[in-house]
Amino acid sequence: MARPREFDEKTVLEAAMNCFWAQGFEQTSVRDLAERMGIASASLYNAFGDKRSLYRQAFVHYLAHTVRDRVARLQKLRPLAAIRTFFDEIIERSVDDEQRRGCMLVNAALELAPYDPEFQQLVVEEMIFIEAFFRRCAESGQKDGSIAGSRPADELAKLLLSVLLGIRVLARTRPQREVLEGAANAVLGLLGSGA
Amino acid sequence: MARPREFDEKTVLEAAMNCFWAQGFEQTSVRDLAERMGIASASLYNAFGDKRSLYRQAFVHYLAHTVRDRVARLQKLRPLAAIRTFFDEIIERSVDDEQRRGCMLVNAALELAPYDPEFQQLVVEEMIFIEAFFRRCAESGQKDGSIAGSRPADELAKLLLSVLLGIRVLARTRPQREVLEGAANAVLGLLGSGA
DNA sequence: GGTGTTCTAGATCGTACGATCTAGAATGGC
DNA sequence: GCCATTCTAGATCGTACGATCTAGAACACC
Repeated sequence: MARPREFDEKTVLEAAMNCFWAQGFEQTSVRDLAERMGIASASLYNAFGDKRSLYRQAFVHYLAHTVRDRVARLQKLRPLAAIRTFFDEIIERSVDDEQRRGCMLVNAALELAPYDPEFQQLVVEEMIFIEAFFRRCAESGQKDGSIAGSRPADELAKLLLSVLLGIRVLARTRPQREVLEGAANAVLGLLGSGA
Repeated sequence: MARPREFDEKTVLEAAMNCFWAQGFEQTSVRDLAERMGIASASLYNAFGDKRSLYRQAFVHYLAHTVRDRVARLQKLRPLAAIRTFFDEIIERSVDDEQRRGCMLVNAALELAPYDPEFQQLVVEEMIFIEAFFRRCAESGQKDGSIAGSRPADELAKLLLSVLLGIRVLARTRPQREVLEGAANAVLGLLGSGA
């Protein structure tokens, strides 16, 4: 055929992801991206299309390697422990997040989804995926008695999703552990107190 | 003295607020602002300083006329009713929000606060203000037995703040009433079930 | 080893931005 | 009525943006 790429697509896509994650879509220029990815802008356009398309690919990569991985790993645990660990990991990530990048899903939900139908769909699908995980936890926890049965499981799932998103917003401006853990402890305590 | 202003400062500030609220800081150009405010850009700079300063004034105006007003109005109610009404009003606003503007506090928390110390302080102060309102509700509700005493009031306040922020994020991409009400019903149900 | 294709680096395109300047109109104090 | 001051509209400044183009280097195929 012809001359092969000189860079590894996955490596530079992760560099782009970190760029967009930390700075958002608008605040990241193509020049920033090219520099951080270590390639020329022509190569960037060649390999990933325009800036929006690169963001989409970086975003999908993020979702696959954070949200999906976490859910796959945690759904083997017992219901309450799965939820507890989910929040513990999020809080740990948030406290360690010195760049204040927050969660790229939440960032995309606020910056792009309201104006861009394609990103809206991506974000909604992912939120429904997380909600479904919480619902499965709630259902099996109610079955074995470890989770309060006073509210239907699908309501509890929506509550847990809201708390998760809220913690991610809080963490972006007030990343103190006590704040985030307070919210998580309260919802987990209330969930379990019906046992 | 000299020639007086031809526009009403409050009126044009509200126009600027609506602009920033719907489009965010970066996505709103000074030309957009001048057009929507009905004044020339020179007048804008004259009266409000630069773009960032105008945003700050619009944001402070927003906080005073939404968050502060709501808290002042609702803290006369009984604890659980105050919390319930708070969420009901937020949900109503979110469902009616055809422009998907969401909450300007949450928008600022994600767009500006992570990079701008002045806005971080404004956002943190406002979140602490809301949290304090929820804590007062939780404390007096626990005293009169209407709110579960199984978790400390300050944890419950942090939980309610998280759910509030989470609902605002959800509403920006998935503004269906059932989703938002599910989360609110769950947390209110769990809060009250200890009575 | 020639040929065609795809890569790279860097210059460059048109556009939109935030901010300022110019010129002149409008007003209050005297 | 005059002057100092502050207003208005619109042109314009320099800069940064996303995207593309130009030139040439590097490789696979035959």
